[in-house]
Amino acid sequence: MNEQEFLSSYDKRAFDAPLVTVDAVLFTYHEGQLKVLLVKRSAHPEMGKWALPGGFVSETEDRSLEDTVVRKLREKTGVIPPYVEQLYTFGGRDRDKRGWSVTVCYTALIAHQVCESHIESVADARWIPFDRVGKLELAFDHEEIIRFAHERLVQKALYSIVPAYALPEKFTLPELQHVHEVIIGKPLQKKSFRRRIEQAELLVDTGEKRSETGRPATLYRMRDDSGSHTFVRNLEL
Amino acid sequence: MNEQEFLSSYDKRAFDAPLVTVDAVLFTYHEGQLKVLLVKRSAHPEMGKWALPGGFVSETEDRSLEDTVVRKLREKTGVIPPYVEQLYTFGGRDRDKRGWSVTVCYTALIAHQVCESHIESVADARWIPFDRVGKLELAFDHEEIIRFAHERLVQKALYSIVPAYALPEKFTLPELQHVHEVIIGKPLQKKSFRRRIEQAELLVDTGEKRSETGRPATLYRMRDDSGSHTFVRNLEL
DNA sequence: GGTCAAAGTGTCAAATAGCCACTAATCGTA
DNA sequence: TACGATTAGTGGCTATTTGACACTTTGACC
Repeated sequence: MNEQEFLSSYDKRAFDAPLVTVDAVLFTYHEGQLKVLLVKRSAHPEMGKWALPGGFVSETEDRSLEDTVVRKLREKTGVIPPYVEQLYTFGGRDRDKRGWSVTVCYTALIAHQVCESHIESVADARWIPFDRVGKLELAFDHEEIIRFAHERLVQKALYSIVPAYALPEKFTLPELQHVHEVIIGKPLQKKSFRRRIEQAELLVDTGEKRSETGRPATLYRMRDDSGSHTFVRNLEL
Repeated sequence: MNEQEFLSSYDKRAFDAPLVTVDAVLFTYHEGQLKVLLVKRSAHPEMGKWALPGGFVSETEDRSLEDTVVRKLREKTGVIPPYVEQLYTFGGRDRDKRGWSVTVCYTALIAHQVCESHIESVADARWIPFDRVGKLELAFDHEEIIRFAHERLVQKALYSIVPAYALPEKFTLPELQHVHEVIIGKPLQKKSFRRRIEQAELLVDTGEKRSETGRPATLYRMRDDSGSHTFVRNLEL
């Protein structure tokens, strides 16, 4: 086979390939509410609307999609969120005026305090209470993406303790239970909740207590097998 | 704002955008085995290796990623599989020699018989027993993708009756149980299995029976709310 | 009619989950 | 220092779900 034949046997890309972006639905828990990080778009299309943090893959900076989402999240928050999981990939001809586009979406969780100051310094980024998302006009199909991320998060709150990543390093069980309740949208049974936590064996007692009013609560921390960053691929508890 | 300003405020795509492909892991059940549809690559790169059915998005033919995966599957099987669900999106700099690439992957299930003749007519497509996937040298990261799809399918077999889509329209519960057992790789308790099926209320008794040896078994069919094609987005049972 | 083989059921024990009342620890105040 | 208010955490009962396995049913074939 000569070079000419070799090249013509090559599987070529479509001429006008779709746009590829990566977007993240970053949740946190603050002031008793579930909040989502949104960014005000400074460019067309959809300039001025609120959108998910994200952007184009950088062929030079990124080796993988995870690199891209982490890079984008660090730009806005100053840190790498401890929990990042791929959510779903939305793609189609009509979701972006510029033409066929694909966005690989991630769900991420972070403690509010660890990125509070950095976010304040980024003029266009804001924590928006999840309840208020429906009242904003979001760019593209980002509202649908947020709803989808929330549905998944509800499943996590029911069957896992993943929502703990939305809290600071040390937290109490009543705090964690409240995060779950806010996510699910209804109260949970204290005893059942604690049983689940125990059986999962993912939290460790720090020995410390925190008291506000009433009996002081035990402070727990996530058991860190592995490093401090969790990339999750599947949905089992 | 004049047109010049407008255009420069536009959020432009990266010059050399990643390749975007869609791939499908299509499972079926035949001769007591779980099988995966593979296609022999006829073009470089990876020419001659076995690969997942899939290909580039067509900006003219496809309105969505689902259109793309369905189009590709119909090319190979002659029909639209009754169950198609997005699996995961793999992307990175090094998974394809041609450069940065992204593949949006789907899991699909189909009855063997409905596409048997068409697949035989497509020279390059073959059903490969899942057990033998490890012994083949697959193109790109397709082996990893198949393993990932299988892990998810195991979860489905444990908590849902999705594997029924790998059987013909009418099937018996012992048959379905065997499909589940083959997927999971270990035997299931007959009573527990039947209880789960009943509670799901997704199967209907056709009134017919099928007998081979021993007591004849009741034939069931999936309850078809909606049309005949299932696109699933989330992972709840 | 008896026997074989596989389908399908009855039933009991074990594990799990929901519920709610009770006890425990701390603070403020009389 | 005792007592009430308040929130953390536990005991223990009941209801539901799951696993296990023996038993019954049905039809085929001799």
